[in-house]
Amino acid sequence: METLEKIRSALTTHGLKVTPQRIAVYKALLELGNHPDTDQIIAQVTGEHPTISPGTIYKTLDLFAEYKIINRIKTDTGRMRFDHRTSAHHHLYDKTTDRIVDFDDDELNRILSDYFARKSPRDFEIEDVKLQIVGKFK
Amino acid sequence: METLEKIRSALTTHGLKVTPQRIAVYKALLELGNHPDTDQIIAQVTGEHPTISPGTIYKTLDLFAEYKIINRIKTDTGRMRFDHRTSAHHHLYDKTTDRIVDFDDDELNRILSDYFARKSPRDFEIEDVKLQIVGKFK
DNA sequence: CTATATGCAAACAATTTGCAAGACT
DNA sequence: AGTCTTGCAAATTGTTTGCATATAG
Repeated sequence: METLEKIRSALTTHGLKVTPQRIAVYKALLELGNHPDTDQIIAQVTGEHPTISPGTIYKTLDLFAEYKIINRIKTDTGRMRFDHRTSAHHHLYDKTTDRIVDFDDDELNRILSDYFARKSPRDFEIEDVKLQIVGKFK
Repeated sequence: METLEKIRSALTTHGLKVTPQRIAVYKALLELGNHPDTDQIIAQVTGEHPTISPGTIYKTLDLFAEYKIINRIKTDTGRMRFDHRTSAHHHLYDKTTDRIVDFDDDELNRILSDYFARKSPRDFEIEDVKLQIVGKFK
């Protein structure tokens, strides 16, 4: 499977072992797609891999996040969400349904980087700028 | 005390009772100023009001947030933070120190509203746009 | 072979809940 | 007086930890 090559090489380049559990967690993230929470990930993974333990899944997600293989997202519900996309992008967030949809637009990114190039906050080194666009899906 | 009039009237206009506990929690938020977490709020409130229970403080903060008297902020640590400012503003966030500083600039807000007026995401009604500017304080 | 990773179950932290007793309006 | 609110302690939720066993490199 070709898409899984990414995780294999990411693990090996960091000197981490390529285990069936780690592959399964990454595969679940790809399959679930849109910003799943831990419960969904656990359900998906244990579906095909019943002996895996929740603790391992947590550890694996932490590991992936630590090596920036995936992103953690925090929402207002206090439940952690994950995203296999690593490139910078923004989020549309509907707090009534807790739905998150990616939003990305080159013009927006250009506008933001222009702005911060001119008016960067003093005494602060910017690493990343993320927009949380809160509202309702129609 | 004049600043506490705001919370008194906010409570009465919503038909909520003005209790010493609610006043104390709001006062603590004003005194602590910069985005305290629950532990700090509890410590501050119990300092002057030793009989108040943590449960009450949690309930009070929830209530204030529900009526938009204060804002909840979620950071990467999973600990909830609060902000007595209700007007829209952005945050500088340093994940190494977990420090949050308000950032607000009219030009930025104008740029953003211009942009979204032209290029609003389809099927989504925007209520609020918040920037999380991640980086390091120098 | 050896270091790393897993599974399990117990521990934890932050927050929430239920309810009797108390306080605002 | 009546309803809303508080305090307390127990329950819950989501996540982390420790350690013996298993497994990838």
